[in-house]
Amino acid sequence: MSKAKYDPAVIEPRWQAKWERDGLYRAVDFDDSKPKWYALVMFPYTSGDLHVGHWFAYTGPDVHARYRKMRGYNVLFPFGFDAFGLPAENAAIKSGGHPADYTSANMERMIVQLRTMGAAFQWDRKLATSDPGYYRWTQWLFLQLYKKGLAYKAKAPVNWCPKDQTVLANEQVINGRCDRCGTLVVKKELEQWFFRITDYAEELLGFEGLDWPERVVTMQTNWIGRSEGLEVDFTAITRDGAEEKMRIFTTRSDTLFGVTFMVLAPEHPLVERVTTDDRRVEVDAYVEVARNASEIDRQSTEGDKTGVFTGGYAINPVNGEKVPIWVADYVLMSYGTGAIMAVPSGDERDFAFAKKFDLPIREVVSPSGKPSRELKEAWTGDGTLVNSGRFDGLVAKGPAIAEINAWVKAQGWGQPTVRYRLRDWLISRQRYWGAPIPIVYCEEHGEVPVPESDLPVRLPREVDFKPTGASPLAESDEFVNTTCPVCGKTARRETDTMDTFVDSSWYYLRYCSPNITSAAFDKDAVDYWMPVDQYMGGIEHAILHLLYSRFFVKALRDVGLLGFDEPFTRLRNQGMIVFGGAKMSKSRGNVKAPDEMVVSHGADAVRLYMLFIAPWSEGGSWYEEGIDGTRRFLNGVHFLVTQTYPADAIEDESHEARELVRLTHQTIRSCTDDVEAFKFNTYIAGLMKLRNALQDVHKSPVAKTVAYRRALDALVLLLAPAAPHLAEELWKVTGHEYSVHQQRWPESDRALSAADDFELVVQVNGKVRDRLMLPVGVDEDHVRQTVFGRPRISELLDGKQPRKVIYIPGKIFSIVL
RNA sequence: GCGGAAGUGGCGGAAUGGUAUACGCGAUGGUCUCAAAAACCAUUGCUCGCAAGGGCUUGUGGGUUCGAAUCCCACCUUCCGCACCA
Repeated sequence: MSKAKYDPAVIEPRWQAKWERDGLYRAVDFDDSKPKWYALVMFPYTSGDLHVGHWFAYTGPDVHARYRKMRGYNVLFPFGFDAFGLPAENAAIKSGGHPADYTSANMERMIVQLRTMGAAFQWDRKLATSDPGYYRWTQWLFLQLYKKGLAYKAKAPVNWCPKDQTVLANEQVINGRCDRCGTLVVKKELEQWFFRITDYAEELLGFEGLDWPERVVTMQTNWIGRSEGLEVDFTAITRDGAEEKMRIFTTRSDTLFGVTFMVLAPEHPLVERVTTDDRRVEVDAYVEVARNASEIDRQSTEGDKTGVFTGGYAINPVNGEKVPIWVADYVLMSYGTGAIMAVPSGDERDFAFAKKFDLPIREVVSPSGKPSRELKEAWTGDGTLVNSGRFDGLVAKGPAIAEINAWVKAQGWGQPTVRYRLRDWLISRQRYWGAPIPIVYCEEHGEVPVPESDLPVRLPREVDFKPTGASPLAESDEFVNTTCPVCGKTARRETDTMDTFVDSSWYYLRYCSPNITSAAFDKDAVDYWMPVDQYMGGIEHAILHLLYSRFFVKALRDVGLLGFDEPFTRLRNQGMIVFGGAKMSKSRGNVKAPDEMVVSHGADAVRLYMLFIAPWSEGGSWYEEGIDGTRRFLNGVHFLVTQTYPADAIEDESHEARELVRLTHQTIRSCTDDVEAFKFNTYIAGLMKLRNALQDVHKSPVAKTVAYRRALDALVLLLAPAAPHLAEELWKVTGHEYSVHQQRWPESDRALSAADDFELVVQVNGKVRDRLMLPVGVDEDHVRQTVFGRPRISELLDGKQPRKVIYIPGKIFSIVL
């Protein structure tokens, strides 16, 4: 047996090379002898190299995937790079290089890092979204959506980031600022490409059968923002006396009789037609200010409402009343119909507006059932209808809404409807580093899709890619000038590129058959591997990437390419590692790289430390010193296995030996539960505890027993997912067959992990006063006698009779005086 | 403002109704050494006490219970999400 010192610098590269040669981690397509397990980590952007945050994110999943393999699964655990897009392009511009060179250099560096980490990623399946062999199929998928009517071009008010010089999707605007650079976003009216995600709004609300964090489900549900209500047509009277429909949406149709004014969004087309001459100047000025204000400016007016009277009026169909029409920016053109009925008595915003501009307020829902004398605030709670004609006395909300909706519908004034906050996904970008949108414009035939046989539409390399606001590709004559696929005459290419999130919406499908050149993915491989059994990544993708991917799967299903509804069955989010109280980022300069620690302590020690530093799902703060602890632990395991492993062990039934067997099985159980539950920190703590117990007895006779040898074997097997190199080395040193990673995960035996005796805690008036050892299964009478016979207890009782006695077998004996 | 999560030693954290502080870091003392580092051994929540032993302690204040970090109520703090969505 080797007596060599533990030297990770020697054993780690050696085993990594062997595993690679043997294809140890290769996933076998269509292996029906085992259950399949598709484990997926969110692939990284190529905007820098990996820091400890990445390692923290990936180490847990790596352990989990290795554990699944030991549990007998055929595991797919691929890796790739989200190489296109703003993050990489901006980083490249900053470094002065070409995005293509910059990203490929980063990818190479990251692969080296991940290899030294000993990750079980399957490199034969690696992909990069900027590879023409990949984006060819991104373009192809775009064309499938286009043919199905799910991709379209339209002029619409869009979010524009002045710093990144491109449009952004709604989902990429956070509090009115650009998701990437934090710059205030402005609205522009532009012709852009969209995906019709709103067609799937209802279906995207269904999460049945998905094991996802509640948080993420809530966030997506809120983002989609379903609300049921009633569309009602009021009659607006235009300034030249004509009547025109003014459609509004309300979720509180039971308050229709409380309407005292109407409000239009500043962008609403009707504003122009209802504004009277004497109000013209003021209204135009207000609309102009609102149009130019950024989202954040408009939001900052919250609580202090602004608006102007148009001079026009509308007629409420339910009671024939004529009410004034106002313009105010608290009504958004992007939601509902851009026009509202205002009921100040039942809506806080309308109430504030009415108070400010001295508009009438009429109560229609009374909590007491009788009209109230004075209204100090809007009442949004339950109550009974008043001042509502024939509907007086109905219970507000549910019952009244049902009655009034039916009546309004019967009268032909409107109909019940469902509205969503979700907008269509804006996918075109005026940037260089992305997949070109495969569309050609011909003077005669207009918008023409590029024939599939002509894909990919290649991204030219020699282009001035600095952002200017116009698409950089428009500057390249070679790119722009082409011929019409229909008539062959000269035509121009679309010069916008696709949002990075399009690339990442289908990469998990590509992993199933990453090298296929005849299709985006092999149908059989996708049928075998999909859906992803476990998806792991950061919470920052709760809406964007996850919602888009769900949409993609549903859309491709309807195109006929997929036979399932959801991409990711189980989702787990890791927490964040912060340093100096802030998220690690290059711009803050607080990025910690793991590479030096690998050199000084070995990859296994770093891996263990990543698992041990904080609960995986919570994250925590970075501190460097703890790495010594995991290295000491590995040194200790190496010492015990190489120096004290009893090759010729003896059977022994001593108490000490039985205790060791018990601890071994308890550890197997707790480690199994912890890995299953992504509680990697307590998994490592459990291994340390077992090592400590072995350390305590390694010089005693127990160290010669079968129990001791089995404990060491179990320790090595349980350690294998976390410290793969050392475990492999020790597995070999102890004479076992290669590879430890192909062994079965140990099983815990309940009978063996059960103890012979237990410590009973005796409480008197809730305080611990005594402890005693008792055999398991002892009967209660015996326990009573023993406890009351203890000198400490009788002293405390002092002859008094206990008022109450509670005995929880195996745990506690509680005496109340 | 609304919604959610969290608050435990000097530090990272464990324990989800039954021995609070597992596991690790750090610290203190010791062994080894000319010395230091490493390694190993011991101690380590606070506090009173020579000791035996006692008291206190999971953000704060109340409650339920034989028993509460854990359940309930109110409040404080931090983080996250949403934020005029009609």
